[in-house]
Amino acid sequence: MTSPVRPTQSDVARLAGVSQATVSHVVNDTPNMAIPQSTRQRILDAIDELGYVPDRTARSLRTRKTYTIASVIPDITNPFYPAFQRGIQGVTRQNNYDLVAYDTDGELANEQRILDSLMQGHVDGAIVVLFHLGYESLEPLLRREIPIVALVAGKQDSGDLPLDSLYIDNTAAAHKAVSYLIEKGHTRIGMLAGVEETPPRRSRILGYQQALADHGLSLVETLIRGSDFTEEGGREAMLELLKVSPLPTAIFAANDLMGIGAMMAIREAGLSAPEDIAVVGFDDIPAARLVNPSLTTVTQFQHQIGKLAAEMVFERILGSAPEEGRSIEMPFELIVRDSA
Amino acid sequence: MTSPVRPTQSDVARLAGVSQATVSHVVNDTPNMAIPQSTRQRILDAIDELGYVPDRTARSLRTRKTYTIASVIPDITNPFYPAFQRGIQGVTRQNNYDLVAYDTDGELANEQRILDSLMQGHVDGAIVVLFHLGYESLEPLLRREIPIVALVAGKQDSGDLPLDSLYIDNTAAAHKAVSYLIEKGHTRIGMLAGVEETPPRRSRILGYQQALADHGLSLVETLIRGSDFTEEGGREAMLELLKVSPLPTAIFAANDLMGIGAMMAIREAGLSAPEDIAVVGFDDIPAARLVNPSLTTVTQFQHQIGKLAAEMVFERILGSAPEEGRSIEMPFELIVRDSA
DNA sequence: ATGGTTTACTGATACGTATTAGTAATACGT
DNA sequence: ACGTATTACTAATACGTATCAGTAAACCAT
Repeated sequence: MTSPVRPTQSDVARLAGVSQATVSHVVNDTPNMAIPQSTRQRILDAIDELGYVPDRTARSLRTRKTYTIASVIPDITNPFYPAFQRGIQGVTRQNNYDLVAYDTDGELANEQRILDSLMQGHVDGAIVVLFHLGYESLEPLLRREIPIVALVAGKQDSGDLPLDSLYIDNTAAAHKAVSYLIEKGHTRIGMLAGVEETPPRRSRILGYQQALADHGLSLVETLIRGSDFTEEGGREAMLELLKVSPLPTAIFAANDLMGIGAMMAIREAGLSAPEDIAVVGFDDIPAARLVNPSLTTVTQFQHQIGKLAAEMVFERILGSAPEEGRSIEMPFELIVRDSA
Repeated sequence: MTSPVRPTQSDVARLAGVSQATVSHVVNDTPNMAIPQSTRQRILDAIDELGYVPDRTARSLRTRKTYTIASVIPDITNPFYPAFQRGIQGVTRQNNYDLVAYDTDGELANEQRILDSLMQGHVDGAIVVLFHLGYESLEPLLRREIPIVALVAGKQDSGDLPLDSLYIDNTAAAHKAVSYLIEKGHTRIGMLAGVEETPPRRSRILGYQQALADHGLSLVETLIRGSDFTEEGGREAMLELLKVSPLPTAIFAANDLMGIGAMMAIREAGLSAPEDIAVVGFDDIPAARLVNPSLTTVTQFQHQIGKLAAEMVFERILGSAPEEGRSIEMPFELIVRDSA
């Protein structure tokens, strides 16, 4: 039976008849510290008897390490992020670290508040996905030697900051998706673009436009529709697009939810995908393979991104990373399913 | 320009010409502590100039509060959990707490390791979903006054432990789903049950059986199929079931992924839902409304569960909870969509 | 002028640990 | 038998903060 109060190393020391320092040495297996088996055992027995467990907080204060990293993402219920976060988790667990998770909801105030909180030094590193704040906002953290890896929309120059970033070439990915449609013979291709002014949105529109241009197709502005990044948004935008004449024969949606919404609208209109209108999405969320027809889309390997991001944080924590910031391009891949 | 090392209250004190204690009083707005505006301002200016930010770890050591709670779930990529975790997040943020997130992968070893980690006292409370460990494993944490809320499969008596639990009546929920099918005229109703021996699985099978019995239908054992809790598992189990003659006219799946898999199999067999075979799922994952036909299912209001769980943790942290453990039943609701 | 109250602070300490610098006792080589 | 090396520890300290118990000075009422 352990007592109701947390026993400390001093309690253990008293019971084992040694000093607190010796207990600490046994607990941490201090190298070059000779502790005979008999003493060690006495201490371990005392630890058992009292139910002693080291105090993380005190240890952190002393060692200046928290064994915790942070992940800052917009919203875990956005289907893009669970796999991303899981990729991070895997690495943190391997390193015996904890992960503290923050959702920003894509709101500036939250991003600000969370970064401020990280300044309190209770994490040893962070992986961030910010919509509003830029690199300069991370400077105070980096100056305090807290390594950060950011997931961003395109290649970045972090200047002299030791900030690492990962990105996928959204323009190229969108280009590939649209080119695929063109190669399948489509010439009237609409786009559902999302409405918020985020960097990925711009890049994806650009890729769409370039793909059309590269194949000698003219850009029809009226075939681009903005809406919420939701399936309802996609549905409504698609319903709009269905009033255009002649109809587009294919749609490139800026994310999968919108693509799925587009397919709903197509069905509602008595048409079907891919026969009447082909649909390509973006992100490869779990639902993409579950819908019928299953959604052709571009995957960004979210799990991999999370994994690599975490590994890069640990490289810096362990000091095995180069001084200057790195910006690494991540692969994407067109996943052809049934919708296009 | 802040210096490369973290300034402390002592640094601020030196610059402002006061003692460290006074800085602490200003930082914390200690009640009943008279600090004239002029001094206060001098200190605040010094804080600004040095870029002082309180050290969470040191503060925690002194106050014995970490301002962090933990969520322990099987897997964030399981579509049941993002909304659950989000419900928790909302409350933790309101209380200015952090959330540290753990995934167990439903593995005993991980559950054990994580609970051990929580013993290190770096969280003030926890919300847990455990598959393997029982109440007794939480006793050490509770004895150390760390409040815990568990999400469980049925009403629990926590004995004299101050452990709170939330559950939904899985049996009743399954009963309701199956009764709905019966009321729609179905008499041959199959079940896709999942294969792991988890408590919810048993309850759902029981509800299925009771519903049949209550309506005077005989139980046909061969219409129950076990499989993975995945859409592929559901698909394969359904393909098996499609060999039975006469065919069932409806299927109750123990979770949505299996239900969606069942619909795939039905389509592959050249049949369609709900015309030939109706399908009801369980959980109301985000994909349920996205598939076609959209999936009729039982929702457990994951977001609400998370929210309430977190609120109960904070009630105990703030001391406004009754001494003894509570076990609260959460509502469920049949959501009728197109698949049945 | 006196005693009491309020104002504006500060010194000292403790939270639980890791670590440095040491010391006393034993073992070892010659 | 002597000096040295090794073994087996320990005392003291610091990490950065919150808080308790003061105290000196200013202010006030009579």
